[in-house]
Amino acid sequence: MGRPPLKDERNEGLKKGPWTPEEDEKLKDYIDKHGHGSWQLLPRRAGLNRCGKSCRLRWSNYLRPDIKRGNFSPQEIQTIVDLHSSLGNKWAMIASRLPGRTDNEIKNYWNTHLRKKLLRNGIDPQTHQLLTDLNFPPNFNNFPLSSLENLANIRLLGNIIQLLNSNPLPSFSHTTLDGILNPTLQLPSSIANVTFSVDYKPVCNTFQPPEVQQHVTNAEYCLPGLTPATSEISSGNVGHSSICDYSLLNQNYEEFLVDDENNSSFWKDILSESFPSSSL
DNA sequence: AAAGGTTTCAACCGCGTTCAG
DNA sequence: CCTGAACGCGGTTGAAACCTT
Repeated sequence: MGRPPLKDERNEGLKKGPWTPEEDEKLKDYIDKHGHGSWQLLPRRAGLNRCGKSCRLRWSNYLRPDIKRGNFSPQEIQTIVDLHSSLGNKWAMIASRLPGRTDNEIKNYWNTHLRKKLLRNGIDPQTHQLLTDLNFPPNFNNFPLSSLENLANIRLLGNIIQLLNSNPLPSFSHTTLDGILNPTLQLPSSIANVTFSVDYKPVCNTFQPPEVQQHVTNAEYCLPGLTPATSEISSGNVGHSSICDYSLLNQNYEEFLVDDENNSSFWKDILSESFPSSSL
């Protein structure tokens, strides 16, 4: 039992669905000449068989002359992610900071592109924190969980996901299961000889990329604390432990957002070599 | 070439807020 | 202050476009 529909929401006998070019022309002509005024009265005055709400939406999302068309620029993408991390799903507020972009457009772009990119890179799109969820990536479900060792294995892979999101990417000296269980990562020359410990305890609250510690040789580098997925991904109840600081996590974050295809193929190679029996 | 599946995005729906009477 | 109408926003839907097999 909800609120009974208001006058504007009843829309008896009014047209719905996609707008025709003729309707667009009528709406545009009317607003050009008279301004929109009351949206409620506009359709009748403009000769449109639509509700005021539909006219307002069509104007603000499509017909408005200052609307910017085309792909989002890397700067715009960066702005959206930054604002979303602090504002959440406040699409209208985010849109107000991106001239020419509508809240609907940003919302759609987020849901169809950015959200998926963040997930693929191990970042929870709602909290903007790193994920530890055992279901991430989803194919982890296919790993044979015959022992706690295997479970620990998966946790380690989760850590490695985070590591791979750092820049520059380290390369593996072992890609076998044994190498994963007893990992020594071969790092770029700039940070060579830094050994990554397999320590699941959240030691540092802020992720410090290897570059920060490159003056330390043969030192244990502790991976950051991890965060579980949000409820849409997991119903687990593990406390959050670290905020994902994009500027530290990936100095070339812009590039990371725009194109992560190389990253994913890199992963396929690693996982198929490490778990040849699993159906990845 | 075609069928089925997936993705995209314009448009709708419903709720909370604002405002005029 | 109260009420109801209009507005604005975020979530959701579904048709069309695109992709895969």
